[in-house]
Amino acid sequence: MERRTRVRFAPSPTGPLHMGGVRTALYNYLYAKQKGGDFIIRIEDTDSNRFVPGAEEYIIESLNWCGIIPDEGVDKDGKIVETPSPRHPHAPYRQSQRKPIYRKYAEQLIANGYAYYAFDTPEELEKARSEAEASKETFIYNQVTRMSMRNSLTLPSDEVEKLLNETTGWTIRFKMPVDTVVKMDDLIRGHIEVNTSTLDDKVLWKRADELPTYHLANIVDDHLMEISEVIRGEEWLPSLPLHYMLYKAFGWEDTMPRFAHLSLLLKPVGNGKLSKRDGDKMGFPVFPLRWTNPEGETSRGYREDGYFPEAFVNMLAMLGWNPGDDREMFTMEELIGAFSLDKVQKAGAKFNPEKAKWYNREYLRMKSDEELSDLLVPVLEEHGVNIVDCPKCALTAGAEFNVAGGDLEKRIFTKDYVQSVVAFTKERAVFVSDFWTIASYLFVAPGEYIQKDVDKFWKPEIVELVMKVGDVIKGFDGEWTVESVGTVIEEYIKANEWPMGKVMNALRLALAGSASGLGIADIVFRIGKKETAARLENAASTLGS
RNA sequence: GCUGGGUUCGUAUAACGGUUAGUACUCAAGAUUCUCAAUCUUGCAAUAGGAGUUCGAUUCUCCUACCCAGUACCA
Repeated sequence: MERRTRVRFAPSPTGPLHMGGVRTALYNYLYAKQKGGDFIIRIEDTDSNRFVPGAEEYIIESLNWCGIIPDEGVDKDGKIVETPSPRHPHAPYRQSQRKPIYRKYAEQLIANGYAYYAFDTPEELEKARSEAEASKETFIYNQVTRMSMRNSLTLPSDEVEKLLNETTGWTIRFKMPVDTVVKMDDLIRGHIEVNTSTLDDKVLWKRADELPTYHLANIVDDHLMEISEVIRGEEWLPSLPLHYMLYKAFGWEDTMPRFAHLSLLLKPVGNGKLSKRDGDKMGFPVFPLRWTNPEGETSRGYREDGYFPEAFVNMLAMLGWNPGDDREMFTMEELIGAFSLDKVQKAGAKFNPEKAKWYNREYLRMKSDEELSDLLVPVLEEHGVNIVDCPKCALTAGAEFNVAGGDLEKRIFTKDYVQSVVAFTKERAVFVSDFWTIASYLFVAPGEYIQKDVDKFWKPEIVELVMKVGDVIKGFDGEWTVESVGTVIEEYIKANEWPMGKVMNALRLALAGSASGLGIADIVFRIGKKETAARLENAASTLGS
C-alpha cells in the first residue's frame, strides 16, 4: 500500500524566516497538497542559546501571508500545538517540549552499541583542535581519535559509571562505523555514495543545554511523525549519511523518508548565498514580512514593500523550478497541480529583484479596478486625501464637486473617481503605492515644479500660448469627455500652428508639476476647467510668465 | 585542506544523444504618442575548458578550472 504523504517544514526560531526558507516551505506544501497529503510544521528549537523571541510567530505569520497553511502543528489561532488532539496527534510540535522522548532513543542507541558517552570538556576539545591546527591538521572526533579521548569506550566501566553519576557534563556521540559505504538516494540529485571513514562522531546529545542536537531530534521526530519525504535545504546534504546511519541504527530503514535537497538561493550579483546584507545594499527585501530584531533594527519585508503574496509566491516557485513548458504565471492551485520535484534545479539560483517586480506588475494588472482602488484608499488617506463611497456621501462630507468625482479643494473624492484613476493608470504601476507617484496631481495640486522641466519648457513665448489654451478650456461648453477635451486642445494648437510638443509639455508642467506623465486630456478632464485655470494661474505667478 | 554538491545568453530556465540551442526578465533600436510610461516589432547575448564514448554530445564518462555547502555540545 502506498504510504500517506506527510512532509514537514521544520524551521529553527533563531530569527525571521528568510525568503529561501519560504521557498523550502512552499515546495514542501506544494508537494504535500499535490499528493493529497499533510503539511506539518515543527519548531526545531533545540538550541536554547539562539532562541529569538517573536521568531516563531513571525514564521507562522509569514507562511500564512503566503497562503502556505499547515495541516498539522499549528492551530487556528496560529499557535504551535502543545497538546495532542485528533488533528494534531504528534503534539507537542516544539522540540524543546519533546525532550523526554529523545532521551529514551539516545539511550537505546547506547544500549545497542551505536553511540557512546563522551566526557571531554569543551576546553579539552578546543585544545585538541588548536594543537591539530598548529601542525596544520584538522582535529576530527572520529574512529581514529575517539580511542584517545575520554569517553565510555576508553574509560573503565566503573569510572564511566562514576562520571555519569557525579558530573553533570557528558555528551552522547554517534559511533560512526569504519570504512562503510553509505549508499543514498536523493529525489533531486540522484544516487550519492559516501564512505563513513570521512565522517565524524557527531554529538547527538548536548551537555550544554541537555537537549538533543538537530540530528537526533530530527530523525526521531520524522520517524514518529511518519514523515514520508524530507524536502530541505542543501546545507543538510553533508549530514545525510549520518541521518541514514541513524535510521539504520534505530532499525527504521523500512519507513525511512525519501530525501530531496534543495539548492540555495544566491545573491543577485557576485557569489554566495543571499543574505540580509544584499537586500540592504541593493534595495530589495530578503524577508517576507518586516522584521524588527530585539536590538531594534528593522529589516524590510515583501509585504510592507507592497508585493502581493501571490506574486511573491509565484516568483519564488519559479526560482529553481519550472513546469517543463513556457508558462510563468501560476496561482497556488496551479502550482499544486504542476509541481514536480524532478523539475527542481540542482544548481543554486541567483535571485533577480527585477523579475520579482515584473511579477508584481503582472499581478497588479490582473486585479480588478475595484480591488485596486480599495487598496489605494489607505495610501490616499495617508496623503490627506479623503475617499467616500458615493456622490451623496461626498456632499454630506462637505464636497462641492468642482470635478467629476469630488472636491479638489477639500480633497474629498468618491470611490468611483479613485476607480477611474486606477483604471487608466494601472498599466504604469508596479505597486499600489505607485498610483500616488503617478497620479497624485489628480487629487492634489502639484506642490512644486521639476526645475529641469521648467528650464526646458517654461519659456515666456510658450507661457503666453499656454495661457491662451487655458482660456479655451475655461470657455469649453461642449460635452466634457476625455476625447472632446483632448480634441479641443489639440485642434486649437494645430489651428494656430503653435509648436504642439512645447505647448503640451509646458501645459503638463503647470498642471502636474512635471513635463512627463499622464496625457493632458486625461488630466484636464479629471481636474476640471476651474482647477485647470487655477493651476495655470499659479504656475504663471510662481514661475513667472 | 578534506568531504560532498554544482556549472546553458547578464539573470531565471527549455531542449527522448540529432533544433538555425527556444522562452521570460533586463538591456538596445524602431513603431506609436504632446511627454513619460505602457504596447507592438526587431535586435544583442549562452552550452566553463580539455580529453573520451558515438555516425552524431548541451545531454553519457573522465580530468582540470571555478562556484557553493559542510567540516560546532548551531540548525
